[in-house]
Amino acid sequence: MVTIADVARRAGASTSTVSYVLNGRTSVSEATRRRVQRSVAELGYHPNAGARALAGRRSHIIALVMPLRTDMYVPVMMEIAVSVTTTARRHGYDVLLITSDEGPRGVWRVAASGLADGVILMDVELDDPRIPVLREQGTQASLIGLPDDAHQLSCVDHDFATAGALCADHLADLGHRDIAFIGYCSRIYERHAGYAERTLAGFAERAGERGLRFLHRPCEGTYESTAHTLDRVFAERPGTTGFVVQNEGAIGPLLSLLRTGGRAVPEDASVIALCPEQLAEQQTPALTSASGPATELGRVAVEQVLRRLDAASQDTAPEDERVLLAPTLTVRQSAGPAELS
Amino acid sequence: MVTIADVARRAGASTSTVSYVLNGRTSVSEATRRRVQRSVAELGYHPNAGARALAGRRSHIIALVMPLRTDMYVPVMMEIAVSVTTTARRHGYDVLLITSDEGPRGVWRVAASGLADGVILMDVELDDPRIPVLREQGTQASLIGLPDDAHQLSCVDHDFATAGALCADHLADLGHRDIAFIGYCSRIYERHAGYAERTLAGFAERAGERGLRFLHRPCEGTYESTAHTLDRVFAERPGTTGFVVQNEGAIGPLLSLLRTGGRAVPEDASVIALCPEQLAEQQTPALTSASGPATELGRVAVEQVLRRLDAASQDTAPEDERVLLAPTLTVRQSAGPAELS
DNA sequence: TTGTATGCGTTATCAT
DNA sequence: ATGATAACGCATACAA
Repeated sequence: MVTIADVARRAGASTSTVSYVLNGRTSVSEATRRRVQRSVAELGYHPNAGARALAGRRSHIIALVMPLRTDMYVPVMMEIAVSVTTTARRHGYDVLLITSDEGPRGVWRVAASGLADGVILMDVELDDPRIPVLREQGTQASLIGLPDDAHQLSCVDHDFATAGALCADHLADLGHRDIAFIGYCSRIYERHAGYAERTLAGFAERAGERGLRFLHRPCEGTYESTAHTLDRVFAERPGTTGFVVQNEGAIGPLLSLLRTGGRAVPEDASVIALCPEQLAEQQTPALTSASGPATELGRVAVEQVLRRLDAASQDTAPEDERVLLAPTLTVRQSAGPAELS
Repeated sequence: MVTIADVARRAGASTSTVSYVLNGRTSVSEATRRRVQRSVAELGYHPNAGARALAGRRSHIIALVMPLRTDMYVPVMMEIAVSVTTTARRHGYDVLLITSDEGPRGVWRVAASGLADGVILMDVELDDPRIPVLREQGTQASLIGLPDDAHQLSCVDHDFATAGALCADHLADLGHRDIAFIGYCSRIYERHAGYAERTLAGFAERAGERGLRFLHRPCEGTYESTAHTLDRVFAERPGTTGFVVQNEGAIGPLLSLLRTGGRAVPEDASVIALCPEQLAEQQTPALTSASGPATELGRVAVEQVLRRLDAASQDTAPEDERVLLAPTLTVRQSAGPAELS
C-alpha cells in the first residue's frame, strides 16, 4: 500500500505538505505543489479512507435509506438513488445503501459509528420512528417526503398540491365540469398520508376556484375495486367526463373499464394521471399526466445534507430547509375537450 | 462520542478485553464478558468505523457497481441491489453504491482507498475494462454475468442455456413443431453478448433433440421491427405455432400483433417469454415464462466476495467460483397445446 | 511556505 | 484470561 509518507519522500516534502496540496487547506508554492502532484500520479496514491475518516472526523459518506416493500414505483426510486449517488460524487462523497428493514437501528448504527456523516431517508412517514433517532444523535439529514415535525431536519418533496391543481386547471380548460378523483385506498387517507392529502387538497381548492364539481373516491387499485368505484361514480354523476387518477394500480383497470364500458378515451372521457412519466407513457392511449422531477429530488436531498454538514462543521446551526419541487403537467393523448363527450 | 476506553473503564477492564468480547477473537471469562456487554449497552457504544478500518485493515464495506443506462429491467436491478444489501448486512458488511459512470476509475478508487474490501460488478461486459483494474489491484470481486476471462474472479449468472432449453422442452411437450425465436437486435449477437448467445445455444440444442424446427430472428424491440419480423416469420414458415421471445421490448408488440393478425394466444399461437416474472405477469394473457432468481444472484455474489476475502485474509488463494443459477419455467396462460392451432 | 509532532479510536502483538 | 502498548495512515495545530 502506498501511503502519504511515500508520496512525501518522493516529492521531497513532508507529509503535511502533501496533505495540504491534496486538501487545499493552505497555500503551497506552485513548485512543490507540482512535485507532489507528480509523485501522487506516479505512485498511484489514494488516501486511505479509514485513516482519513479517523483523523478528519468525517467519513465523506452519506447513507441512503431505501424502502424495501413500498408502493413507490421502483424505477423512480432507482432514479432518485442514482441521482443521489452522482450528486454526492460530484461533491466528493460516497453513498452507503441502507435498507429500511434495518429500521431506526440502522440509522443509529451508521451515525453512531461515524460510518456516515449524514443520512437521507427515502420513505418518510408522517410520524417516522427514525426521526427521533436523528434528532437525539444530532445527525444531519434530509428527508424525501414531509414528516409532521421537521424540526432540526431538512426535507424535500414533490409539490403535490400544485400537481392536483394542475389537473383541475387542465380539465377546466378543456371545458369539463364533472370530475371524478380516483384516489388511493381509504386506509391511506385515514392515516393522513401527506402526499395523498396534499394532492387532494390542491385539487379541491383549484376545482372550487374553477367551478368544477367533483367526487373523490378512494380505490384499492385492483380491477374489482376500480370497477366498483366507476359504477358508483356514474350512478351518482352520470355526466362525469373527467377523471383524475392517483393510484397506479387503478390506471390500467380504469382505462380498460372505460373502453369496455363504451366510453372512448379521450373522446367520451378524459383521464389525467398523477404518476411517473414512464408509467403514463406506456399506457394506451398515452396518459396526460402530472408528475414531479425525481432526479431533482435526489440532488436537492444531497445538497441539503451537505449544507447542513458544512454549517455544523463551522459550529453554526444548520438551517432547516423545506423544499417543494414543482410538478409538470404533460399533455398526451388521454384528455380532450369536453364538447366531444 | 463514546469510545472503547469509556466502555473499558466502566467495565473495569482493558480496551483490549473489550475489543475481544466485541470481536470474539479470543476467549473471555463469562463474568467479564457480561460486564463489558452491559457497559456497551448502557453507554450505547458503537465502534468507530474509521478507526476500526484503519486498525483492522478492512472496512467491512462492499462496493456495488450499478449500471446507469442499461437494457436491464429496473425492478430486477433493484431486487438484486436489495438482496446484496441485506445479505451483506447479515454478515456484518455494509454496501457502498457506485454508479457505472465512474467507470474503471471508480473501482480503482474504492479499492485503492480501502473504502471497500471487495467489489460486486452488476453490468459486466464480455471484455469489461474494469476487470484488469480488479486484477492489478488484487481486489476481491464477484461479477454478476460471465466475462470472457474470469481468471482471479468469481462470477454468478443465470443459466441462460437451461432457460432456453426449458422453453424448447415446454413447446415440444405441447406438441408444437415450428417455432420462432424472437431475439435481441442483431447488434447484440454481433458483439457476442454472453446471455444472448447462451440462451440461443441452449434453445437450439434442445430444439434439435426434441425435433423442433425453428427460426431465429433478431428484433429491435420496436413495434415496427416486431411487425416486420413477424411478417417474415409467417412468410417463411406459415405453420409456425410457437414463439419464444427474449426481447422485452418486443413482448407487447408481439402479443398485440398476433391478436390483430387474427391469431389468438394461446389457441392459435403459443408464446413463451424469457423475461422477469413481473413483466410476464402484467401482460394479457399472462405469459408463460422462463426466468432466474434475482434475489439469489445478489446473495451468491456477496457470499462469493466474502469467501474470497476470508481466503485472502488467511493468505490462501481465493477460489475462482463460477455459479450458474437454474431458471424456472412458470406456466401461465400464453402457451397451449398445438392441436388447437 | 514548509516541517514536526500529536492525536484520532481501534485492532493486534506480546507479555503476564 | 487479561492487560499494556505499538501500529494503522492521515489531518492539523503549532513551530520554524
